[in-house]
Amino acid sequence: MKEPSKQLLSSVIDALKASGARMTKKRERILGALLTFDRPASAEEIRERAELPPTDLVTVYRNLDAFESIHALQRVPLENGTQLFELTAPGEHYHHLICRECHKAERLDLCVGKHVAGTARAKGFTEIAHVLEVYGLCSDCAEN
Amino acid sequence: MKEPSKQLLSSVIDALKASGARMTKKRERILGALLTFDRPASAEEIRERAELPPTDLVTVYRNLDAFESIHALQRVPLENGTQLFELTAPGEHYHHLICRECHKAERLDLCVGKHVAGTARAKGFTEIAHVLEVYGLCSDCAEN
DNA sequence: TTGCTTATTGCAAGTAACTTTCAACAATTT
DNA sequence: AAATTGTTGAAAGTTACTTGCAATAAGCAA
Repeated sequence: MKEPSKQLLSSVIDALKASGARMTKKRERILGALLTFDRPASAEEIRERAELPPTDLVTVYRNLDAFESIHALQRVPLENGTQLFELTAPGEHYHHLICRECHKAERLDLCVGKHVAGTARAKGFTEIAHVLEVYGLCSDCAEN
Repeated sequence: MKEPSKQLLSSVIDALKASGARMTKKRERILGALLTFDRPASAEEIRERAELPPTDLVTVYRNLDAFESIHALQRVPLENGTQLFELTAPGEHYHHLICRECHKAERLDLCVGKHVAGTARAKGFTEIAHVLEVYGLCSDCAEN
């Protein structure tokens, strides 16, 4: 668990307010929970860490939508079709090495964005995004 | 629509038989349908193209599972969590440029597999796989 | 060809992960 | 304090599969 970045937090709060959103207790806790993760987390994991007061999952999802609408959230697709979520600085994105057993994940220091976007634009595509995730079995999970 | 590759077809049929599977009318039609696509397709699209006789979707899914078990099928994740399916030569895999509106897709001529697998192995991971897909709005869909 | 074994199929029900509806609530604005 | 409008929770709905089970049929043997 990394120490939460004060700077990211306040920039997200500013962007949220600028978008007409209101700062509620739940939203603050969910945002705070997301900041404590150093890896993408599931909606359920985020809710658990944001506990106190108890929060419905639907509220977590709606807040994730809100963070996404200000481009401060990245969705990370798993092989099984579900998603993990990660707070990002506006406009940033990351790629990960993810254990398909325990979902432990770490960031990879690589990005094909530039190359890929150029190719896609050349073919007439707009609003280009890309997903690059690496899956495997981590050494801990391989043991059992 | 590309012309079906006779070679891919017979190698898949051989591998299926070797795995103890039986060749049924439905399986042949589904396999034939997959071969006519030059892009990843949804289970529903595959069923439509395999029509005659009418086939339940569950049969399509189970056949896709069978093709995957002999490593002749690639699952392509969409941004919305659903999947497209594409027949591949055993052991091969591709990356795509996919329209998020009409799901039209084409193969990209690039792969980060080598680099990515090396990094993952160095971190103790095994059974490594990766997903790299590019999403955007194709020019046709951007017009409307 | 006939029988036998076991894979395959269809229908129905189940599941997982969200999404939508709507009424009650609460964060800002005035 | 009151009005406005974004936010929340509980329940129901949706989508894309997955599972259970009985009926069917492929492939092999006699």
